[in-house]
Amino acid sequence: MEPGPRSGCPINLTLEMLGDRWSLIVIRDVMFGNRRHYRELLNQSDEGIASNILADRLKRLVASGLLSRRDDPSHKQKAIYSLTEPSIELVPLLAQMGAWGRRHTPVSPELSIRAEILEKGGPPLWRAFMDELRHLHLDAPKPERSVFGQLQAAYLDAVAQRDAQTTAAK
Amino acid sequence: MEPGPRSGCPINLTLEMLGDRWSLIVIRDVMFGNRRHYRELLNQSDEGIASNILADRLKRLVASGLLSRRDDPSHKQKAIYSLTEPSIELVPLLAQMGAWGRRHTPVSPELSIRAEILEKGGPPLWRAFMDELRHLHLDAPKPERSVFGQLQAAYLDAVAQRDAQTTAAK
DNA sequence: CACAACTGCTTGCTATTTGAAAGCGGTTTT
DNA sequence: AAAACCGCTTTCAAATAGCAAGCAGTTGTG
Repeated sequence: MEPGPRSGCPINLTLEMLGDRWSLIVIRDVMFGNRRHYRELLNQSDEGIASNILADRLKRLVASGLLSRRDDPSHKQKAIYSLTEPSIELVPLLAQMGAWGRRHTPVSPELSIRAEILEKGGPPLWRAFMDELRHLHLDAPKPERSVFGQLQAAYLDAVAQRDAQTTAAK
Repeated sequence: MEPGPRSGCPINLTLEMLGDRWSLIVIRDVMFGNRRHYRELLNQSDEGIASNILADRLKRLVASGLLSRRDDPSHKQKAIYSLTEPSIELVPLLAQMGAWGRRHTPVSPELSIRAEILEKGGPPLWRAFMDELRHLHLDAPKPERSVFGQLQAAYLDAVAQRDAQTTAAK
């Protein structure tokens, strides 16, 4: 038997769903890295999530409606994980987390460029990004603007700059 | 030896500081409930935190600069815990958490009234609240407007309404 | 001045969670 | 035919969570 919620406070209930060290990492990778398969999430994880933990989190996130899982038509063993409307609406929360982290933790430049863009773009950019996520993960129409592409381009740019620096230094 | 950070991603680093089931609960109680003493945090906790967990979290939060601890001049054994500038800047994050929880979790009316006010007030209200927290916890001047009082009044009102309902129903 | 209540914790102790590593039956690619 | 890849599961050790009791010192009360 699972125990009921500790209290009806919205902050507490959000914490009970997402307040562990991995759930939001998985959602972040699906959202910003567009990782849709188990192996992608496992092998391309910056933080090195263990396979059993990933399996457990995927199960729990699907059970709580934050991810959906369906078969990949191109491969009998592959599953595709997608964001749902509730997890797409985590964009403002993740943007604030990124903004706070950028100010108060020792972030690396490449990995914080996306947070910087989201912070500077503010709610209008968040909404455009959410619209695009609805296109990529639900069956919403494709919006004109690609925030995802913009974020990805900026990230790749930052990586290239870092690597150029490293190459030049040797 | 404590291991280094898993990655330099701002979301990950924020999660490493606050991503557990209790840290943000403690900060929430200090911030919105103005609980400044260990016993207040322990006995008035809606979620029923255990004494050893509370002691551990207070230590860690002080060590990471999210709370400060000083002696209470009025009582030799009492300690006063205060928010710091970094934890005051968690207001937008907590507001977003409350807003998301209100939409996607089974919140109780009394406990979500504050989240509702913060959501409707938006960034201007958050800033006013943060100014007041700087007055209550740091030594900033007292601002004209009391968001804390407004939130508290609305909460007490909601509790009174709920109790009136209960009394009328019997 | 005796005594109860209160102060911020700590100390066992057990139950749950985390995590690394290896493995598994089946599918697809080479 | 063989190798690589698929989404996990299993095993076991280590870390963490959580309950209940207790503690030395301080303060309020009759």
